[in-house]
Amino acid sequence: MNTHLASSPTMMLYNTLTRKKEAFLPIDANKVRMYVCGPTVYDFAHIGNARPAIVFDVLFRVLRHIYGAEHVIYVRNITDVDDKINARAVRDFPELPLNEAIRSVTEKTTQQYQSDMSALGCLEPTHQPRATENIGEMKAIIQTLIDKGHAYLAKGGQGVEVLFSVSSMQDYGVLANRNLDEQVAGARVAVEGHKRNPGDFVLWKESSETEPGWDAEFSQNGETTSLRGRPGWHLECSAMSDRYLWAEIKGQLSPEGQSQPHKFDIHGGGLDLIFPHHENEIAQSRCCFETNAMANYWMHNGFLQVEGEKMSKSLGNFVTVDELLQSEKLGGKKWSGDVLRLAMLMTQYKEPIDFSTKRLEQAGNILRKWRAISRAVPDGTSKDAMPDAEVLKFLSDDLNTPGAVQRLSQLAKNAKTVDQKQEFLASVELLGIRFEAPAREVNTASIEEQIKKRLAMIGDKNWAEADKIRDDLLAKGVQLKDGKDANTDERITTWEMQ
RNA sequence: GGCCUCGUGGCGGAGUGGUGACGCAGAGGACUGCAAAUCCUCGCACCCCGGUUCGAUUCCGGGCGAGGCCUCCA
Repeated sequence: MNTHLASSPTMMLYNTLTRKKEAFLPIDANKVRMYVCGPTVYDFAHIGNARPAIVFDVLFRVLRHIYGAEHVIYVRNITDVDDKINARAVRDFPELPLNEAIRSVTEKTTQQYQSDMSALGCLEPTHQPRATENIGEMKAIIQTLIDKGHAYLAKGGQGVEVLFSVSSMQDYGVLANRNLDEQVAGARVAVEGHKRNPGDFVLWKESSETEPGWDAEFSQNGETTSLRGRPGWHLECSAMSDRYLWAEIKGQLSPEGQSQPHKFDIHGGGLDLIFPHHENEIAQSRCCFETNAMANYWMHNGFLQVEGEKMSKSLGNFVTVDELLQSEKLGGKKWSGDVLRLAMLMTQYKEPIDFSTKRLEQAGNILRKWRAISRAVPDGTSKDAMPDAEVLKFLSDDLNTPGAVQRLSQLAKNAKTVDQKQEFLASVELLGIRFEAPAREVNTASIEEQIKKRLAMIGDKNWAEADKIRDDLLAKGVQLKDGKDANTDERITTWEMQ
């Protein structure tokens, strides 16, 4: 089974739904199920977008450690139908037919996202479903909602829409802790005549001939309407979470799991998704499947800020993951994915992070020291070592990654034996950080030869020439270190890649 | 206006009702031909005002300040 459930501390998670830190109890320990809102693939991901991917990757890793890798299902969707995507397709591929243009945009962006996330050390989620491949499920949910009186067809300004009726749900607004009356009083909700309630949101929207769409039919009061159109954003997550976290795995759940209401364990995403996105997902799923909850635990990560403000595309204050890794735009150098990852994990996921180059440098310095440990271990890996109990305890406490980082620094400092070093490495791996050999090709023999030459020059006290060799090697990224043999007092020179 | 977070040294930040972590940066020292790396030493912080207490940074109340959501947004 390879689970460490018995030896692990109780996982505590802050639940937005109850606004309390709670002990995590999965519905079925045999199949722990989590869903995280993924990207809308119309543009490069910026480093703020990377935060949930990293944060929930750590959660995924910790859960896999506790429950066993094969007992955790992680779903992260890809939103590949959206009006922003359409706009981008028209802008970037004006010569292509719209459908092809859209596919070009979404494929390119999806690939970029996958390679960015993998550079940041994120494991692939168990499933990464695309909205466009789940239209059937969405249509079925819509029809069910209409049948149950939670949705209705109405003619809006741009065609017929199927809308969710928020007033049909007695406790709409529990997640965001707001009630309908207050919201309307806020008066910032656009008043649209065809809506029964200003808070009603779109489930399906008719497409014009020039817009992408799928054929659909919905019947209301015995009357069937053909409605070529596209789904509303919130609907995708209800459809895909249901498909991959319930419908398709129901048979694999233990009897206790199957007898549970139609829901899953953890739903995550950015803070800004609480309202309206997650609130509306909850409304759709609960009303469609008639359950008391869509997911038991709702987790939301805080934002990356730049000079005290949220990093966002609309403010223009963003840096893409790709730029960070590939360009020298930040602080005049390229940064590794591990550095960004650690820079993120130095702050607890709910807190805002003020992003800066200084922060990246700090993470880089820590990483350099940690890497030295992996070099001191045969083949540089943790082998089958178990992670440190304290690190696991911090991570189990609502993903206290800064606590874990501090503990790791202590461990790094005190790790003397190979066993201790491997334990350290196993602990670091829980954060998703692994130390791999530099990708750069190095000619070891040539370096050894240079070192030999230099030692000879030092023997002749030819300091200038000796230092030149050292500097030349450094320019190639090879750092020399002089030491002394404890017994013979002879100079020993070692090297490592920077 | 409503709702939700948060406020610890130059920076990142852990944690606690009472010998004030840890890391990064910095200073000094050891080592070294000089570096790098490593090791040792140092800094002595908890937004403000009340309250509870023998004692609060930690508990309670009130301020002030910062950020987020209420509209697409990780």
